[in-house]
Amino acid sequence: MESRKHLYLVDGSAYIFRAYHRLPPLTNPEGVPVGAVYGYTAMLWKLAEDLHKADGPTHLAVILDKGSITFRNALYDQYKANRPPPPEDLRPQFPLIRDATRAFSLPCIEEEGLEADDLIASYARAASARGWDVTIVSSDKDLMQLVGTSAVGGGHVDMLDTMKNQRIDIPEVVEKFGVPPEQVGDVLALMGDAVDNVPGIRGIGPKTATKLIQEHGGLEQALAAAPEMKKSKLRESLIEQADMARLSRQLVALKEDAALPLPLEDFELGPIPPEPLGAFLATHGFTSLQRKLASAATLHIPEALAGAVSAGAQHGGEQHSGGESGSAPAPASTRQPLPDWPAIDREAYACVQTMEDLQAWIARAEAARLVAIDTETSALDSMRADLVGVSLSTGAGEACYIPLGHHGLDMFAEVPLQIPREEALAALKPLLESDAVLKVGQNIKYDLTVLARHGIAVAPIDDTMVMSFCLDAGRGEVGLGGHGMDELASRHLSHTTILFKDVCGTGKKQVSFAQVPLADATRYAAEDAEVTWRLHQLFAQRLSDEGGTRIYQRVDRPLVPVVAGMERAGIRVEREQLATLSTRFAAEISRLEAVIHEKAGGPFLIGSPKQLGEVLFDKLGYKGGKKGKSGQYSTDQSVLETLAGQGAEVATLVLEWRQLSKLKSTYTDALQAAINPDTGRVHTSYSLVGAQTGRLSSNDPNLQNIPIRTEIGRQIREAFVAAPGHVLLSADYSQIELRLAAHMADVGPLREAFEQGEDIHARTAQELFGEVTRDTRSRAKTINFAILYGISRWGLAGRLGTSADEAQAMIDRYFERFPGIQRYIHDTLESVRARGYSETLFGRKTWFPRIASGTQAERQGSERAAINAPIQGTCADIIKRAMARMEPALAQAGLSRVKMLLQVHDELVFELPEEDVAAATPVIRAVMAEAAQPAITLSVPLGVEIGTGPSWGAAH
DNA sequence: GAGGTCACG
DNA sequence: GACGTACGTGACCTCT
Repeated sequence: MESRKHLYLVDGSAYIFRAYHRLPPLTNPEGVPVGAVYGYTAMLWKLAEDLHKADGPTHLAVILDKGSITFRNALYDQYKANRPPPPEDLRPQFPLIRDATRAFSLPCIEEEGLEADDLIASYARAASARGWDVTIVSSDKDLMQLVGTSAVGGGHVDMLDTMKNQRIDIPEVVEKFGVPPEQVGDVLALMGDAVDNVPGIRGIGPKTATKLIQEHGGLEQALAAAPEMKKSKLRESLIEQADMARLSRQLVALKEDAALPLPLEDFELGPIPPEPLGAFLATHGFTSLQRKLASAATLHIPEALAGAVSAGAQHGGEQHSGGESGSAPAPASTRQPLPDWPAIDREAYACVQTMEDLQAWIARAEAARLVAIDTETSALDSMRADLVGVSLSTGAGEACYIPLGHHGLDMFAEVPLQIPREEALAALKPLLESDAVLKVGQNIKYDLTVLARHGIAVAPIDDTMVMSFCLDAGRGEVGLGGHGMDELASRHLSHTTILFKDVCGTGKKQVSFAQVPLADATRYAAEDAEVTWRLHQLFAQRLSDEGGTRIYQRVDRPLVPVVAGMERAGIRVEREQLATLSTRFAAEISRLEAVIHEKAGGPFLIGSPKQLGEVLFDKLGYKGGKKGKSGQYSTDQSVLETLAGQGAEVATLVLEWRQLSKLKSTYTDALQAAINPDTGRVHTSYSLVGAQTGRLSSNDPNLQNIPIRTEIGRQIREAFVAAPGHVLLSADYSQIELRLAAHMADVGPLREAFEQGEDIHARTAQELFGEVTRDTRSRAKTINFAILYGISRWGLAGRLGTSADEAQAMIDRYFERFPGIQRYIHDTLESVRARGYSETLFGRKTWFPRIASGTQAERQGSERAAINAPIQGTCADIIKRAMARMEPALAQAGLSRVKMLLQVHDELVFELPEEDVAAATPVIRAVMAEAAQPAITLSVPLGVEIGTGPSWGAAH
């Protein structure tokens, strides 16, 4: 079932040499020569277009030479010694190759001490050993040694000369060298290479070399046979220069076992996102390609993978190291030594108050090609906050603050000197939007939104908070799951940052950042930018070292601007409808209150679990009161339901009261207050690091827990509506977690049921109980969920209302009917205990520091979470991939009016013109159903259910 | 700020 | 013998 993988390895440096000589000397609008770059760009375009065509790439990477000194120089100091320097108008084009690759959002690999050829050889061997086909985009004769089929994995390696549009396979190699690929090295060793200064044997050229190897079968055989040859110049040369031939053999041999800087999976070729490519094409005046991009019929559903992929490729070494073996994984703080940076000096920061200063900082950032940025605002809500200032950092000890909206402490205070906000933003805009400069932020989604409201589309970006999450999810203790800046600075930089409350105070005495004096604001804001810059250096390296690049680059980072866009779009909510519900609920609540107080024999706070418990169990004397460790009676739903079942009417009334109070305070009241006065819509904020498993979370307000399960709660969903002429579309993955469990645990009967489109809980009931009734199906459903959550006999017994023994018998039966499950649980726990973390299908890690806790409850809790995390996390990865691809896919289908508004874990909600529904439905369905591809081919189909209507309630 | 409760997947 | 029993969230209320 596994679809065939086909890796294309582009020999970037070699390509540009050839393109330079074959293409006209174009220059870009700034007069920089770009002819070869143009050729290179056009070639990448062509390759990307061929994604998934027969013989086209599924995976692709560009390999570049780095530096000039390699291990071959240690073998032979004259190696490549007499290479002429590249032509003057080719030199500036080398760095542009990297830019072009980055514009295409393709991985770019280079490694100190290795030539591109060695990396190509190592990747080609690794891929073909795994059964992947490989095409090397090059015509370098050295690489022809690699052509052929891997004896290990059966993958086939060929080459592609894109300039001649010619495939080079075994026949072509034989035609060129007269010998098969495995003997090409011997021929090369005899004939030598003038350009690379491989000596070979003087007087032997290609013809003779080929003849010798053909006759004798190999270099050593030819050298050994020399004494028996008839006396000739050739015989003497072979004998005299045998050592030179042997040295040459070593020089032309390719290193095939180099450490792979990035794992093969990272080369998964997605369709190319239109940015930053568009900006790159514009910068260099590649108008014909710009036109092609605009018409874009050729671009595939994009897998947005923006930006500096090569950032992670500087460091060699293992990718999937298997983690720290043994017991307790080391805390993150002790993992790497701090770079040799000076201590953070807040007094050295610049406060930028003139245009001249600002221009100097912009130039500095452009030269550095990477700038950390932080915006200061007047509030926490990015959709309402006013911009107060921007800080930048371009390196350790290099940071500034640009105040833009400070006004003294009160209306009489003097307004400090500042560059007018719009002028400063106009100057910053090209930098912030330049595809040549990576913008780094801590929770940059916030800054993206604030700046988007000023017409600035910040890109490309990196986010240190998201990077931290990809590295250390589950390791933190508090706050933003341990990914807040203050905590990161302390943990990774051993630095204590100035806290917001130190600058603005707290509670009643808290002031807006706009009121903070510039000197204090500069210290605080510039420090945040510098800390972000330093964290980025550390995390970029760690992502590469610890195998986090794949999930960060391919899933989480592309999601940042997407989620920012969803937040900005918001969703329309009918205030009137909510107000009506609030009034109705209020009346019913006060009626219930009166009755409850009457039955209780006096007034008390129903909303106080403490008072309620005392009323029920002490005053009214109901049995079954259980006190928890706090010494308080439990009065939760299950307790009240039990009492109600025993005829306690007051319990029923309290349950009703609770439901209505909850709906009113949390939804019908709160949502009215959440409507943004400017947009008339509700804008949630999603946290990208909110859930340890990789799920998003939603807050202020939480739009991921809007009622649906009860009829009365459902009415709240009716108030979420589409704009006039539009409808809401809800697209749900059906049973995705069970499907993933069936795939990951390889559970035959479940897989089969999903393939046949059966009712999965009914099928489970059939397997477990031998018959499908309403009752057995419901119990089977409970058990299915119990499995996903990490089962215990007591928990299941509680849910099913059976004894623990009966529950255990059912678990045993489940394992017997679905044997893969037990193995999955066992293997998952083994691996988490050994490595300290679990992993999703897409490589997302979640750490479980308490998996070996001496406290049984703590340990068992970790075990259950560890069983669930790969499933829940893989589900999160899949919908995130779908989200990242959605907008470009819709745009390509001419559906740019379709807006993605909400994500609720396995559901996406869109707003679209009514007339677009028919066209959008199949696009949305396809993007979601195929979101695992091509990285992972699931053994179960992903079902997507789609509904539309005037409201969210109606769309379900 | 903690604990209890309950809305969602 | 007690522990505390399903995974992942966020918001609101009361009480200290």
